[in-house]
Amino acid sequence: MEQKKILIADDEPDILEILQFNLQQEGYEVITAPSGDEAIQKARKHQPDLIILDVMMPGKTGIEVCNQLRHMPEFENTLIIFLSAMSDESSEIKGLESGADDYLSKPISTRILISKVNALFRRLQKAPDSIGSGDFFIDREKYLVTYNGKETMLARKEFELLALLASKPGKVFLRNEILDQIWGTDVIVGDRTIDVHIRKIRQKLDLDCITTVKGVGYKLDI
Amino acid sequence: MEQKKILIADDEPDILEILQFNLQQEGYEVITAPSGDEAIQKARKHQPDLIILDVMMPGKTGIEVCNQLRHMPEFENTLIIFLSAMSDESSEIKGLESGADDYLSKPISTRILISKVNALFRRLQKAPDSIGSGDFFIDREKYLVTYNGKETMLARKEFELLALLASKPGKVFLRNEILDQIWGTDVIVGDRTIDVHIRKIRQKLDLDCITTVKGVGYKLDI
DNA sequence: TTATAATATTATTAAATTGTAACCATATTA
DNA sequence: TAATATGGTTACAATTTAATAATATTATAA
Repeated sequence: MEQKKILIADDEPDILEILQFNLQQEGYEVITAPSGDEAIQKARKHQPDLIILDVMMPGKTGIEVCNQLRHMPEFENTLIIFLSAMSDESSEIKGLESGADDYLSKPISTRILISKVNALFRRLQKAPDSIGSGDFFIDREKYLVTYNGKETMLARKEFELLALLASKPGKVFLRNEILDQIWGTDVIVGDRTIDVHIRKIRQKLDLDCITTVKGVGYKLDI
Repeated sequence: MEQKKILIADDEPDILEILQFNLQQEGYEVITAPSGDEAIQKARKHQPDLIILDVMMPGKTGIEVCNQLRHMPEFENTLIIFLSAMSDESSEIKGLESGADDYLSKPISTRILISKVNALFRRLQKAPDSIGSGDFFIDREKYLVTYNGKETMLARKEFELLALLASKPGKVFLRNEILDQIWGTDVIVGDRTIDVHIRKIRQKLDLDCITTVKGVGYKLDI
């Protein structure tokens, strides 16, 4: 991975700006979000390597956002840091136990934040890297897939489905998991809907690397 | 790795004792050292998974110890946390940049320390969810069995059955036990069903390590 | 060694699951 | 507005999986 992407969610524009500036200086690509809901949206769109969440935000709190993200397979392993105005002990513990990697109390020294961010990435680098994705690229901005040197446009649902499978190549995604991620828990769609979308993807991409695991789900083999 | 080993180095016996007690409560194995030099000695002797270093110690400071450890290949990847009485910013940055994974300022809440320790280990052991040893691996996430360097996909029932046997290699699973686990208590299947599945697994994997124990059940020898 | 019980093997059938094409309502774009 | 693309449904075909039945083989005790 060339340049690391960091998503920052905070409702205070000043803090967003200061952190953004400093992290960009350090060589990171920075995306910002002013609320918890937008944070989740942008996370799905940009697939950041690290997410910095303010705990106190209007609407969803950072902890709620963290919990929600951790339940999506694509963000299971993403680094998450909390920022909080409260240096309340139980809140910090709650934050860490919701699956975050660190918890910083305001006022925050940007230099310390940067050191911590660097330390987290340093540690992550040492973890075994997952499978190389060969000649398979997904451009989430353009809804464009490149495979075998061929660029293909997919419809939104098709793209999201493929992107989900590609977020963990090799992992088998259960049909339920796919429904939850792409359609959401409250939408109910027919039994054959996933199949039909899978079929369209295979067709459009001339793709032989989506494997069906009967009775379980689908996976992407790259 | 069953029980994680933690080495704590601090010159204040009280702190050593408190931390040792709390981390042991949490299920960790704890080794203590009253000085930097002893910390290095004990680290080499016990090969801990995490080292907690007080910054201010007579003789070698924690930062010196960390630097020294990080230059030894065997501790290149070991988790290191600093404890410090100073909440001095530049000292914290220096600590993190010397290769530590975290930096906590005293007074330290033991509950927060434990949460941080847990968070670090959680991040570290994001290893693939697989069981087995030697050249036999079962990856539940990928629904894949690797044996003799060959990757094989099994049907669901076959996979579940093999995964069950592999969950305790060497243990003999009674036919009843297998039926309960794979088919559930209320489903009734014929007498030969298990055999047939076992056969398919042996066939597909070219596997000679499922042993039949006549009159009892089956086991997996790895 | 033989009788017997238990398991292995094979073929067959039933059931579950997925693939596919055609179709329609709706949203999007020209 | 017409033309087109999307997202979803349905009915049915195709495939795979799971269970059974019938028969062969093996292990074990008498």
